[in-house]
Amino acid sequence: MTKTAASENNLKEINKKDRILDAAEELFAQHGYDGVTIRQIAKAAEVDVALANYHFGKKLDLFHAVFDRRAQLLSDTRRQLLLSEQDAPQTLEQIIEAFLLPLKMAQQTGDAGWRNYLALLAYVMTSPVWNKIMMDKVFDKRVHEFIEALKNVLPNANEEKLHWCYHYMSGALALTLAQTGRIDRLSMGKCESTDFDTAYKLMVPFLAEGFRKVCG
Amino acid sequence: MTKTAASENNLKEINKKDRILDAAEELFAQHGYDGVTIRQIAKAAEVDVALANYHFGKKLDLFHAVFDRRAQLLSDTRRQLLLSEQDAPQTLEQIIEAFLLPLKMAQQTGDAGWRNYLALLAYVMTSPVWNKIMMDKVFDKRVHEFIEALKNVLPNANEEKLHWCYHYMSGALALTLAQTGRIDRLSMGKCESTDFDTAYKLMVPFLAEGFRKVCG
DNA sequence: CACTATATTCAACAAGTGTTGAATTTGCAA
DNA sequence: TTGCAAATTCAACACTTGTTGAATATAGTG
Repeated sequence: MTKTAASENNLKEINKKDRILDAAEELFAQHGYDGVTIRQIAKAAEVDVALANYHFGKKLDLFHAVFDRRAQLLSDTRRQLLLSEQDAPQTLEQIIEAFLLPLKMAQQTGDAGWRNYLALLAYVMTSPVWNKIMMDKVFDKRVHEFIEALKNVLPNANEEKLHWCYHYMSGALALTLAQTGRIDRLSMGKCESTDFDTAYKLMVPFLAEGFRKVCG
Repeated sequence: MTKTAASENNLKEINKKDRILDAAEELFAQHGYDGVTIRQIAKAAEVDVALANYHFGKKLDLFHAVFDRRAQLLSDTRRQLLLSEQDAPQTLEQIIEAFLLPLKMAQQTGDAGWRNYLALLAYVMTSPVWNKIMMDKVFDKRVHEFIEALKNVLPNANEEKLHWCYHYMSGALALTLAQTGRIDRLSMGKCESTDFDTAYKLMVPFLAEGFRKVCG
């Protein structure tokens, strides 16, 4: 039962500490690290400015705290999903599905907090600076496991093509997580950025065929 | 004969005004709008702080000036590329190639200025805030033209699937333009973020097959 | 040369930044 | 209750931010 920090629903019984995390999550996701001030976060969380510092230290530490909070859970769930079907012969589609888990996750929980976090993840994925600092520490192991899994179902693929295809997949995923609203505008409302359900369903076959063509 | 502003080659005869644009382009692309101060830009351009304001007005105006400088040229070239082959029956691959032109462009010129601009474009594409403000004004027409062109070669596709597939393509493109360096680290040097040549060559068949699968 | 418009520098402003230390309140155990 | 540690507020600091107006330099024209 989390809550969007910047919204004014009446579930204010939760921790001020958590309110700060929620508010920071939403604001960082929308405006980036430098686009948000601690005072804005404090205001959105309805909390004193100094409290963020008391709980999380410096601004950069708060950013890391926000990112790490759900990163580990995401990474762990991904591994579970992969290992649970390890004995069964996996199809290319199943492997990709496991990697697109974040979409499924946000879609199932329907939680605004998770939606915000995924936008933050997209921000980190696409930023040259933050990508280098934040992505490697948690997600690298899972990515290598997935590349290995892909090798099994695409035995003729060479390493370079495999990595480029993974890169394309990662890009399609990142832009989806970002929820920029552009697809809404371009399609004149026929598609919605937040419709992770459809995004997930169409993305799997789209990517699978691409992999087969280039790495088959 | 442009020049990277933050680098120290000896081609300093060019305009201070242009030096500001070049420096801003590089810094905005790397750290985002809020991550860069006018003083940093001025320092990189070896120019007084007030000069940026004199030439371009407010910081936001400078940002727009940087973005617009190459946007129109990019959009125009795209249309040329599409119309030049209008009479000949186009294949799906040709249409996608036209859309991935930015890659080809930077790859052919080998210009650092263009590489910086493409990273800036990726920043705007993936940011919820900037996307809404900046993308529509220049690129929308071209996108609609491309969607129409796709309908011709994929007559059975419905509008919604078409837009989602375009969205995946856009994501793969954006992450490539961003040059985050992640593919370099994940592949342990086997791939390079700045290798637009390979990125382009593999991306076309990858995307084309995805389109065929979902919209065929 | 003088004249003028443009380009560039200098110094400074008001507002906002992250951060801190001391004071105050709160929650909880004894 | 009292005592104590954690949580929270208050006020302020040193510094940086974007922006501006006046002063100076530069370049081109008559």
